[in-house]
Formats: sequence, structure tokens, C-alpha cells
Amino acid sequence: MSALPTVLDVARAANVSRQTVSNVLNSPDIVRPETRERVRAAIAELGYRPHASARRLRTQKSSTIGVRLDPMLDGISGAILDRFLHALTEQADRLGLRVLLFTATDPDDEIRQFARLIDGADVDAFVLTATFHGDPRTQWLIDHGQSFVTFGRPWGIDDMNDPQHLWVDVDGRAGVHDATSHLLSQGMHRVAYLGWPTGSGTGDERRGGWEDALTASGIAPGERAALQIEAQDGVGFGRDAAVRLVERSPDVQAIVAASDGLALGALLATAGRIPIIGFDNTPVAAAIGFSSVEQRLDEVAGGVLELLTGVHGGRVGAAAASATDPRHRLVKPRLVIREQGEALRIRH
Amino acid sequence: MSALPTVLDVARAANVSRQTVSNVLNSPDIVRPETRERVRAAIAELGYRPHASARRLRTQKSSTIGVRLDPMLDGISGAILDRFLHALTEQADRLGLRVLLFTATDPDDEIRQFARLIDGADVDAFVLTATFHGDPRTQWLIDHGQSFVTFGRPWGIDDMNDPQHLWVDVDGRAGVHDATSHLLSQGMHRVAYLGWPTGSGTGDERRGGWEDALTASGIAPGERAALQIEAQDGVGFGRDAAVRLVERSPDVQAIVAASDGLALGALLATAGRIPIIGFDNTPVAAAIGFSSVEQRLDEVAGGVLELLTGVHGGRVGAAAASATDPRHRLVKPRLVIREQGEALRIRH
DNA sequence: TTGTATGCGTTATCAG
DNA sequence: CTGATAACGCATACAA
Repeated sequence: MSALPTVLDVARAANVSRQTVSNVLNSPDIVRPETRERVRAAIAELGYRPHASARRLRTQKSSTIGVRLDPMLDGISGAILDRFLHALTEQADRLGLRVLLFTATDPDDEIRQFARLIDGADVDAFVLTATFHGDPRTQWLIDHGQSFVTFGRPWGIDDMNDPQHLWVDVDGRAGVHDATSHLLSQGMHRVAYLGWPTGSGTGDERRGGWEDALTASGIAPGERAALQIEAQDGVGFGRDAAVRLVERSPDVQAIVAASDGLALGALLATAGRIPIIGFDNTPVAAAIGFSSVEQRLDEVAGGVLELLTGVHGGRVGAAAASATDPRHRLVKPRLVIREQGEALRIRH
Repeated sequence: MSALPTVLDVARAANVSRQTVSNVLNSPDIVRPETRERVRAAIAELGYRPHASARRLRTQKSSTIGVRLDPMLDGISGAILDRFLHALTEQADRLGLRVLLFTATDPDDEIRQFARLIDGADVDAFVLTATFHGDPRTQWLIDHGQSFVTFGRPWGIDDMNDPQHLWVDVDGRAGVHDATSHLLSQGMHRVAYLGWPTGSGTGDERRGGWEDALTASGIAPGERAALQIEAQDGVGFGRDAAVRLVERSPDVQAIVAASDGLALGALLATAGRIPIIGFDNTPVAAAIGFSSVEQRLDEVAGGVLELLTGVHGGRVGAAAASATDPRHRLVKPRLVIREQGEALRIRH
């Protein structure tokens, strides 16, 4: 049951010294192949595993990444964090890293948690989500020399070039651009955009993608105005806004929305009669059956870990590469097309 | 940056010996108050934190709970794990416990992960979710003397009384009973049930709650048959089934569903004209606006931790109490009533 | 009540 | 290439 084997047990079983065992584990190449194999056999036979805490105590590394579990951001698309976490955990495991969860009530509290986890040597890097303009957390981490990567651009300051701030983000502009182009290419010229109020970095980028596509397609900016409407995130808000939109411009042929929540609202408002494309490809989009822009969270997770374990990543994992390695990464989303309306065919 | 203070630094600063400091931390009551305060002041001043790995090495406890992050079970209600995780992490933190994530592709792989995490002393207890009939994981854990608690009953064998198996579950029967009673008390006598096919423990329990309520209300079992319909989980399946139900029994006055996914389907099928109550109170229910049975995941998380740290919990946390402590816990869900139909009012 | 000695399992250093 | 010795930071049995 208990009484896990230690290096010493392995050493005895293989007839070598304790240190040789350690070497086999950490620098296999400096051990004679014959001995190495003998030790490996003993390890396998005894089912030995290095004791994580002991190793951490010795190496002063926890090989653990701290991730804050947000209090469920926006109702319907809260599941995206879930999927990100899953991808992150899975890939971290392959790199010998663990993922430790923590919670916090607000950014200041989160900073307190940082300090706690660092001081306890529980964690040696952080992954931050839901970054926002003027986020105090990143500055604190930089000031305290901690390694971290954010999922989300450091909106505002210095965006692309801050050498201290490693980040991965999804290219929402490209995603919405693709969605819009797809609809345009199907012959629908009056593609509307249902987005969040101006001012959020993410939201403005996404709207930009729609604008770009329309412009490229030769739609006059003046015409664009009639095809755009803003709403807070949420099914109800989306429905109301879509109703107003259609009243104002009855000839709308399709709608691209900034989120699946808004998309669902638009779908309800239009009874599924025109194509709607959402964002995030949440389970709801899959369940109801409408197209959506998928974030490719596995790619994001991979990018986060790559940055974290890379040259600029700091204390985590094996560093080796040139100093010209990228410090950020923009992941291109993927458009998931679905036949729409099946689930929405309503009886009366 | 680094160079964290150790007990020794604190001891020097407070002019005491090294383990007086340790005592202040672990058994404050055996230290003279005056000294204790002096030590505490030094701790505060230096910003000292016990080194987690060192302590774990010494105590042979990791104070860490392993949780498997499922690959997102059933589309729409996958978010419930998310909320459970959040509650668990938050409450574990208050008990000085950490939550470590891992993933697995199937039960056998999960068992391999168990072994890995145990052997590495990364974790000293597990919380399992999504238990099923004949689950090999629980048997393995029992055989290997590991402590664990499941969120979900060990369906099948020995349910309530297996002394080896600690579990917490939500009383789905009571939840559906409440939902049904609520509708009955509003004067609707023909309350239908849209549930999963017979055979799943969870599903059968929930259906039982509906049957109980109808029976108590004096509805004949024969009449019940016409009011019940089965469907796999999913919005589309729920919609189709609800359509058939209404065709078969046009006088249905309300529907209770086994999940929010099914409920949403029913809502679409009936265009929101009759009250529908779902299960799980997912963000979708909140966003669209229909009633649902809430699982109270904070209660579940609390129960899990209580069992884990209690007498029967094994290696985790402080054990102290009588041997008659409960080995399982059934959490009563809460009915969340919402005004329905606002979001579903469709334009044509 | 406080101090002293010892070991948890690992890895790093340095001698053979 | 291998083997002894020390140290990571903490906690506990024991003696003062």
C-alpha cells in the first residue's frame, strides 16, 4: 500500500549506489548503458517513481503551473475556460508539468494568491485568463520577476511588443472576417454584425473583422452603419437587438455575432430563417445547431506552454533556443459550419 | 526576488530557536503567548511562508486532491463540472488543501494516472465524478487503500451502505419531486416528464421523483403512462420527444425534464407556451429564462471535503470524531423559478 | 515551555 | 563512470 520504494530501494535492487539511480533518471547519458538498463529494470520492477515533493525541495522547482478558476464569466460561453483548462492540463502533463487550481474574488485578491503560491513554492508559473485593459496582475508579476503567460492580449499598453509580457490570443478579427466572407461568398451581401458595445479590445477586434470583409467586398461604409448593432452579451440582449436590427433593415440576409449567446438571441428573434454565425463554438451552438467560430483552445494551450517553457518563459522547464523566439502568439480560429434551423423549427 | 525566508531566519529575527517557530505554526497553544506573538511579528515582518514541498516531504502528506477533468460530458450541462470545481477549489483552499488537475482518456487510463500521482506523492486523495454502474475506478482505489470520495452514488452495488465507499450526491428524486409539486400546486394536473431512457441510476431516480409527486397528487398510474416520454440527452432529442408527447397528449399542461438540454428542446417544441422545468440550472437556463433544479454544487463540494477530511477519509487532513460519522451525503437540490418565455417570444 | 538532534527522498559536489 | 557526503526546509521525539 504505502511504503513507496525510494531511490535507495532501487539502488539495492540494481546493485548500484543511490546516486547512480539518480543519474539514470536525470542524466542517463553519463551512465554506462549496461548499468543504465539494469537500473531501469529495477525501477520498472519496483514501480518506483521519484517523490515529487522531495525533488521539488531539492531542485527548488515545483514544475507546477497555477491557473485561476474564474467565477464563470459570461453565462453561456463560460465553458470555454473549461475546454482551455482541459487542453492545458493534458498538454502540460506531457511536458511533466502539473496544473494547480486556485480561486480569487478580484484582481487584488488574485495578487494575494500569487504571493501565497509563490512563497509556498507551490507553483513556478502562472497562466492568466481574462486579461483586461490596465490589468494590475501582470504588472505585479513582472515587478516580482515571476514567469507567466496570459491567454489574452495585454489590451492597451504596448500590445504587441512588450518584451516582458508573454501572451497567446485568438485572432478574433480573422475569425469574424472568415465568417463574414463565408456568408458573402454564398451570395448574401447584406451581412449584419451583432456585437458588443465599442470599448472592449476583444469586441472591437471582432467587429473589425466584419468591417474588413465588407469593405473588401465593396460595401460602402455608409451602408455598413445600417447593418451593425450593439448589445451587451446575453441571449435576451441579443434577441432584442436582433429584433431592432431587422425592423430597421428588413433586408438583412445573415448575421454574424460576437458570441454564441448573442447568436442564440438572434436565432430566436429571427426564428432561424436567416443564417447566423456565432463565436466560441460552445456546446449550445452544437446542440442547437448553428455555425460558430471555434477558438482552437488546444492550439492556445500549446502556445501558452511553449512560451512558458521557452527562452523567455523563466523558471519553467528546459530553456534552449535563440533569443529571437516569439514572445506572443496569435492563434487563427476555425469556422465551424452547421446546417441550421433543424432544432429551431417551431410548432404553433 | 528569490531567497525566501526560512524558519531559521524567523527564529533569528525573533530570538528563539528554530522549532519554537515550528511550534508556533503547528501547535500554537504550547508556546508562551508572549513568545508566540514575538514570533508571529517576525513572521509577518519577513513575509515568511512555510515551504510547501519541505513540509510535505516531512509530513508525507501532499495536502493535495486530484480531480480528473472530464472531456466535457454532455454538451450543454458540461458547465456543472466547472462550477463544482470552482466550489471545491475555493473550499479546499480554506482547509489548506490544493486541487490538482489531471486528464484521462478512459477509466483504465484514469487508473494509470491514479498510480502515477500516488507514486509521485503528488496527491493524497481523489475526487471522482461521473461514477457509473460497475465503475472499475472505485474498486481499484479501494484495493490500493487510497482515500477518495465520489460525486455520485456507486450505482448498483450496495449503494447506501458500502463502508469503503464515501460519496456525495444530489437527491435528484427530491429535486424533480419539488419541481413537479410546484407545478401541481399551481393547478396544473397534467404535468409530463421528459426523461432519459430507463437504466441509468441518475435518470431513474429523477423519474421516480415525478412519479411520487403524481401519485401523491392522486393521479392514476395508468394516466401517468401517457404523460411520460423518454429521450437521449440533447436539445434535438428533447425537441423531437416533446413534439411526440404533445401530439399524443395535447392536454399536457407542463413538462419537467431530466436536464436543461431536454428542457430547452421542449421549450422550442412548445414555443414556450407551457411551463417547463429543467435540471442543473445551467447558464443556458438562466440566459433563456426557464426554471430549473439547481444542484447546489457548493454544498456538494463541502460534503466531499467533509467526508475526505473526516474519520473515514484516510490520509487527508485532521481526523477526529466518532466512528458513527456518516459515510455519504445526499444534498437536497433547490428549485429555481423563473418567469418563462420572455426570451422565447418569437417574431414571424 | 524551549532547545538539540535526526530524517523525510532527492540531487549536487567531489572524490575515487 | 561510480560511490560517499552534504544540503534543501521542515517537524518531531526527546531531553533540558
